[in-house]
Amino acid sequence: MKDVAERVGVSLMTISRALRNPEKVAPATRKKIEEAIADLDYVPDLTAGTLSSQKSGFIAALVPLLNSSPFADTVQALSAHLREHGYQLLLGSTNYSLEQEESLLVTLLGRRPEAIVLTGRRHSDTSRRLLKRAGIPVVEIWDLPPKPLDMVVGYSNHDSGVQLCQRLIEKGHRAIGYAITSTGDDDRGEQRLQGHIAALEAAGLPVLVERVGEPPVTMEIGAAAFSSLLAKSPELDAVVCVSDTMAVGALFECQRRGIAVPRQMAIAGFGDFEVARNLVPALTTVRVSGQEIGMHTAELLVQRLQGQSVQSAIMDVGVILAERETT
Amino acid sequence: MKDVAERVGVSLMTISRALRNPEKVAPATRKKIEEAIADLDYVPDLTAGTLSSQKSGFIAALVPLLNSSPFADTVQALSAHLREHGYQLLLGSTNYSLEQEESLLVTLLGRRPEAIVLTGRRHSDTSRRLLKRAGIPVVEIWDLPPKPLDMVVGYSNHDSGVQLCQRLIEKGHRAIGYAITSTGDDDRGEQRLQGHIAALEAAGLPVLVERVGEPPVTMEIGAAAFSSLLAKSPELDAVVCVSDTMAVGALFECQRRGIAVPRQMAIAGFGDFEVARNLVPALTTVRVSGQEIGMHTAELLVQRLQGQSVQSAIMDVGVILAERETT
DNA sequence: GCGTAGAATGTTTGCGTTAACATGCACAGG
DNA sequence: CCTGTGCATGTTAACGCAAACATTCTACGC
Repeated sequence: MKDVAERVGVSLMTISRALRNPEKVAPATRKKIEEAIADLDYVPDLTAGTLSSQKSGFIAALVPLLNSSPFADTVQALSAHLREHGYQLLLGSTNYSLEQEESLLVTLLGRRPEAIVLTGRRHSDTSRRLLKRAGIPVVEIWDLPPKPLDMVVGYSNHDSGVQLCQRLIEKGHRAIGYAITSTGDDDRGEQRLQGHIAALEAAGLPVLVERVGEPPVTMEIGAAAFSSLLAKSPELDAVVCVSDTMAVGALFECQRRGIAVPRQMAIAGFGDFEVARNLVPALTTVRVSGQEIGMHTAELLVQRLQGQSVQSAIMDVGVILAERETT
Repeated sequence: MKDVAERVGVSLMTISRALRNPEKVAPATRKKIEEAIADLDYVPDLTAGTLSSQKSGFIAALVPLLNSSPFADTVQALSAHLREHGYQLLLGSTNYSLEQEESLLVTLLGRRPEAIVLTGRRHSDTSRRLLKRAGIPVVEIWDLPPKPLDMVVGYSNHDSGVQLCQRLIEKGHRAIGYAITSTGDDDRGEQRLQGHIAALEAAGLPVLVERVGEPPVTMEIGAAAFSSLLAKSPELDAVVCVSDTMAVGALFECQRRGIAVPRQMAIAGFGDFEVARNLVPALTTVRVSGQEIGMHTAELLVQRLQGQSVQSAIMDVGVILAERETT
């Protein structure tokens, strides 16, 4: 910055102003500064700016995994929208572990983000304390926490489980299995299962649950869980999977075994991943838009950071039951 | 930090040391400091540390998209491995645009990363200049640039195109189509196509290329491109897609049309995404491990940043032809 | 021609930490 | 008992920039 200032023949402060409040600098000066910056390939040091202005321009986000489509969609949308407003996303993946969430949180808070985005409702006590102490806006996404930390952009996992199961019951299914992995610290899938069970019990139907493997889910786990379910309950006429990934695995297993879908077996998933609507037969699933969650989260944060008090700090993006050919 | 120091009754420097070089602080003092830190929920300001030590602990990475499985796998692996060594990943997505790459690069360089990871071989002149001026290690991934900026972890897209096509020719296919989107600034797919064409021409076979849509690829684009190819060349007996996503779309289109795969039509993709090996019939594809690329990149960077001169700065991770049931 | 408002630019200081150097203190060896 | 050595801790300055306040310049009215 000093090089630029000397070259143009002005003080450091004028350079700083030309970058941050261009309208406060005379057009002629501004032009010379811009040329000098381009000539010298000067890249302002945002770290120093952060320290001085006490604004980092960072927003931190913690997701279970980066390479799983629903969260990746959210991250992509969040990143793009925040960038438009001059914020940069600082990412961390927790591998579905509260312990890792906490440790990442410390690292991320060290960068002094201006807001934090967390996935899910469960957080360690230390995490909660650190967040409170940081005194920055927090958004919990992909769920509707009963006792939110601050803002929320999500949907009810429990209700989506109820909704899907009820629809299958309406369609006449009586032996509806549920395929899920063991659930660790992330209880979003567990809640869908609880909703599912509640619907079954309300209808007086048997609860058939199969737990195979652990997160992250794979198609192979889906195929294996389906096979187990069928072995234990030959009367099975429908299977709901905790995620589309597992449902796709189950569907492929049916195809390998020559089980006709949906004639002999109905299959439903969760998430409405790209493959769901393309599959033959197309997969019935519960649609949640990860992109939408990311977009709304960005909007809420930008509003809050610009000092506007946010009207509704709890945003339920809802889910849509996408009934397709597998049921 | 001052609060902690006062509470323990030592100077700021001792706190700083306890955090960065614990072995330089007497065990008794260290213990008191740790307690005070925990009590006060003190989170060191890494921004200030960066400014003072001139080490940010950041490594920046630019990928075309965050929510596309091959890059997401790389990012996940990169992030995890770097974290183990105390580095944090700073991400940007370029949407396959060199212009966006350049603009992101400026933002990211402003955070003074200690190294930069770029996807592909093409970069604007300004980008190249900025990188040179930044004077930090650079890794280009997912390709083998003819004139690398610095280090490389990738594979030859051209050769993978040749390899796959040759295998199809060996198996007796004579009307082999290629489905691809329009390619913008990212020419990795284009190179696979060039390899494919080279193999066809060497064998004296016709070149059947269909371009539909633009990145990012979708299954729908795959289905549409396949349909066009078939309409233009009814004799088509095999189709290679620029990505597994399109290949899956093409396979589903065959299933909808009642075209038997592989009996009437062979299909091959690129990437070996999770769905490829699970599909019925399982998809023939070219396996590239995004995870491996991320891991090796992290290793190279850590070595370089720790001052070890890196032996081979060009790492070809190669590809594996995964022949499965669709061919 | 003078005063004055407002625009343009400059000066000083501090953001929270660490590098580099300085000091103090205990203890071993003569 | 003194000196030297090494460990533990302290002091000072600097990192690159922006906030706050200060100064200078310009243009315009009377």
